[in-house]
Amino acid sequence: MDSRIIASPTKCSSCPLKTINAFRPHTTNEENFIASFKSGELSCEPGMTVIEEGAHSPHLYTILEGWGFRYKTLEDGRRQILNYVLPGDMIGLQGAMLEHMDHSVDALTPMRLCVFERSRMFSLFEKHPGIAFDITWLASREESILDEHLLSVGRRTALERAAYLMAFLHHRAVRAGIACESSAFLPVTQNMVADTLGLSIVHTNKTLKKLATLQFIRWRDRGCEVLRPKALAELAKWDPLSRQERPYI
Amino acid sequence: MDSRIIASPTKCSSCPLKTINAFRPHTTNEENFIASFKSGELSCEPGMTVIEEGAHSPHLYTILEGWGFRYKTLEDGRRQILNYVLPGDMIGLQGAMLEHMDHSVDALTPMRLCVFERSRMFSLFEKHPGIAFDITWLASREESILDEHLLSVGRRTALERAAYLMAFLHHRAVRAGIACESSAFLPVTQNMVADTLGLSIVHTNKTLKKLATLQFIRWRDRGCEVLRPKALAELAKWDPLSRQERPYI
DNA sequence: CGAGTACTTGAGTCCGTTCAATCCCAGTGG
DNA sequence: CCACTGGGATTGAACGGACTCAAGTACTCG
Repeated sequence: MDSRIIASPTKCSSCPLKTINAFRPHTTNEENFIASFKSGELSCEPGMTVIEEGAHSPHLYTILEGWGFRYKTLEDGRRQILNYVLPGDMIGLQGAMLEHMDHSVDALTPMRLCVFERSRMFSLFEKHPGIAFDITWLASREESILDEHLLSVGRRTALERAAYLMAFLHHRAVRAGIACESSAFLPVTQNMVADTLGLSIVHTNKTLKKLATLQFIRWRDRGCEVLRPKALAELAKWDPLSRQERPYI
Repeated sequence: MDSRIIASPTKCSSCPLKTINAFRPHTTNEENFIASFKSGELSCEPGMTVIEEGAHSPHLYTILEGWGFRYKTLEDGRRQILNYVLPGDMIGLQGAMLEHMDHSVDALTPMRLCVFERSRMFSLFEKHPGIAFDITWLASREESILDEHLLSVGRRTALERAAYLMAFLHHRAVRAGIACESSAFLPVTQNMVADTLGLSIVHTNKTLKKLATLQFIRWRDRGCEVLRPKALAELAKWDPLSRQERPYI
């Protein structure tokens, strides 16, 4: 149940993210640089904390495989899940730019992560403006997602919020190449859904039951099967994110 | 009540932000580049929309003077305020990186903005990695703030939320050089506070009244006077942001 | 002086909470 | 093989925080 550095990491030339067509391919030049920037790989088991709030980790990561989530907690244990992380996402950027992490990241499923050295960030900006631009792109996209979540938690009803979350996660899973357009299995517990939506577990359960009665989702095997993503998005009054190709590092 | 391009903009050498000591000074080299990157100035009256959701503006801006706020709305008019913008903040970055803006920005007080051309962003990354790094720093900081807002709206009680917001805005005003440590005047209406906290106006009013009874704030002249910022932060269980010097563009 | 906006306040309702059981299932150990 | 354990899901009941509705005050501005 511990994380471990993988002895023989994948070569960038056979990076699993290369095969996902939502990602913009790297040029040879870019790939070579990223290969030199990569310092290793990390594997995590479900439930493990990859990054801890307050830490000033020397690393940042790109998800190669698996699901995780970012969250913050108050002193008394109240927890808010901020976003989910999927293959292609970068985590730990805040720790690299600011003084320390303001949130934690836990693994939801077994994960594999690509490790980079925070200390080399500035030289990346100097030597590869294109990749630096991509990192800023990713940061802007994260901000855009947080904006929508905030709108959701602040102004949508419980049912709309739940519908939004399921449609959102479906969309992200499709774009990360781990689900198909018509359905998806999301490895989340109702407890996590509650902590994402800002609701209690009890009311989350009752709300999800309504979505299940509508046949929009089905709950099984400790997770959520999304059956009608479009209907969910419509119910939530949510426009899915852009489908343009996105960069990854 | 209209925006207008200012005919004779301030020279960067006498930028009002230079005198605020929370900001890291530019080198001569940086200042010269920014001066060439700056394409003009814009002035806005209160209530004016500076940037509109969905737009793909050719500009991005740095606030030189005044308050504004970022927000999103649902089709039926429900509004969520995402964050406030103060001198030194950059707005429109999303429009520059992604396809279009996912939120709007309105002026709260008279504002003066420094205008940059979106089309020159990439060359900025190529020619001035240090400034590119600063832009990414600003984006990370915005993300960090949104994380805290999300925690607030999702998991804090109404009273904690209100206390957090007032402490947060006080902190930001101090850091932007427009308020002192012991108190501040915030030019926000209760309607805006409600739309920031995800509460109704009525309940926001009753909650603010409690903070006023505690003598933590006082409401007057269409705004909030923060009297005891530390007590507010403590009530909200909030650790103020870093006090390290921050960059600006 | 009328109109508009912001703020206040009370009353009643409802959405979402807490408390408290219960069920189901997977894993563990005797 | 089965009792025991623990996490997740489910349900009912009662409470309460936050909502809506509805008035009323205070102030600014034309």
